[in-house]
Amino acid sequence: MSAKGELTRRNIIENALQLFSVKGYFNTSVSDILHATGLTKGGLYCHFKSKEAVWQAVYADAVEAWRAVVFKDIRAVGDPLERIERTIENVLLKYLGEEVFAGGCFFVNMLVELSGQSDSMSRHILRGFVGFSRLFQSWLREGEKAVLLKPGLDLREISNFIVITLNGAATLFMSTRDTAILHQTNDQLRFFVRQLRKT
Amino acid sequence: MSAKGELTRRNIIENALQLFSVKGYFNTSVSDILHATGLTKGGLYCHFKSKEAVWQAVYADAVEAWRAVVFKDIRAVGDPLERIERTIENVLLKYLGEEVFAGGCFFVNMLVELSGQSDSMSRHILRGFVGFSRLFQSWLREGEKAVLLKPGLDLREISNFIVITLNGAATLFMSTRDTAILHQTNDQLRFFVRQLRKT
DNA sequence: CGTTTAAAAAAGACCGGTTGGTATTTATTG
DNA sequence: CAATAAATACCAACCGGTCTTTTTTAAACG
Repeated sequence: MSAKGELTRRNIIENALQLFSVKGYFNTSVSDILHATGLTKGGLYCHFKSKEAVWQAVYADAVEAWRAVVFKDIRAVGDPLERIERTIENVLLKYLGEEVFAGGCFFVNMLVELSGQSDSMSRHILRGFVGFSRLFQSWLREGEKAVLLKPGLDLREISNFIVITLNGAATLFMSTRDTAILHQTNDQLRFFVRQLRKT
Repeated sequence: MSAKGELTRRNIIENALQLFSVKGYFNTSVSDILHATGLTKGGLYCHFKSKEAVWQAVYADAVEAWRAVVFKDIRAVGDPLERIERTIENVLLKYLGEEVFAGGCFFVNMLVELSGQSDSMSRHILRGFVGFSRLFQSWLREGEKAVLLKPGLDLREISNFIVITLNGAATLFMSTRDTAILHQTNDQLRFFVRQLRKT
């Protein structure tokens, strides 16, 4: 693959990412992508064998972009509960608030649209959410081992609850464009997390 | 409008509701609706002037179905905080858990899909969510006046948080089909609401 | 009760435009 | 000078929607 080839491939992925994010998968046509990239059919299908193949590449790229924002300076945070707080804040105020993707959260949007439509695609996304919840869970377990937490907490339930709330905030923020939603959710979740700490 | 006419109108609305709910608005074609109802083009367009007109009727119908489930025996509950708890439980365990609509929550699905696509349609849905949050708010104010609540609570923020969490649960339940999500969210929210009460 | 009749309902052919995708040809690249 | 990249023309299928024709309905009338 030549340097130029790699360049147009990136061009396709970046434009398709924004389009899928804003318009959704089904309502984004291949023609839309062609128009956005300035390519023609032959040019695009030279790099991807189908529209879904474009989506797969876009998804992988979106994961990278998400990770870079959400886990920025996170590993250095020693206290696991504070690490969780900071991650939540990154999701709400940086990832969603600064509109890393134009149409809100690419993953939530795609999960909603593709659930029940494409098992392979929606399972793909779902794995990401499950992994995110598991990460919180592992951090909570870390806190439990260090005797930072109240005893008898259901760590899986707590992790799921955080992910669920973040998903809900993404949905409502996308449609309202009201950043107050993000700050309110952040406040509530911070309170929720701090309450897990042994007094 | 004859009795038979009213019947097919209902037939169209009920089938389109399921289709929109499962496949989304854009990915449901008029042909899909025709196939589900057993009608032909002429038959359908005799009752609705466009696909969007079908959606409008479907939306109104979905609101009625939602209300009937979520507010069942609710007005009789005297304590406003318990009323909130019961409503949350109805949303999670009855409305979502018993799959009133096949594809999860019709409103969340449509809000995600139509945000940024159709201002009129998404605004329509958003009004519903804002109204739901306002209802919680009015119940909280009722509790505040009866001196049931801790002082200094941000009632708007709390109401929004509940709606956000319900939205998030709807999204994750739809894609996982795991009812544990609903029970976990219900437990967490019940805990959250009880904590608002003056000790 | 059966017949008439106008309106409502439904059928079905048709429309231009678009869909995702392919095959062939031309241009560009290293 | 290969190999890659891109353009172009083309495909059948489908999109939402319109139009005309046929069928069905339900009320009016004798």
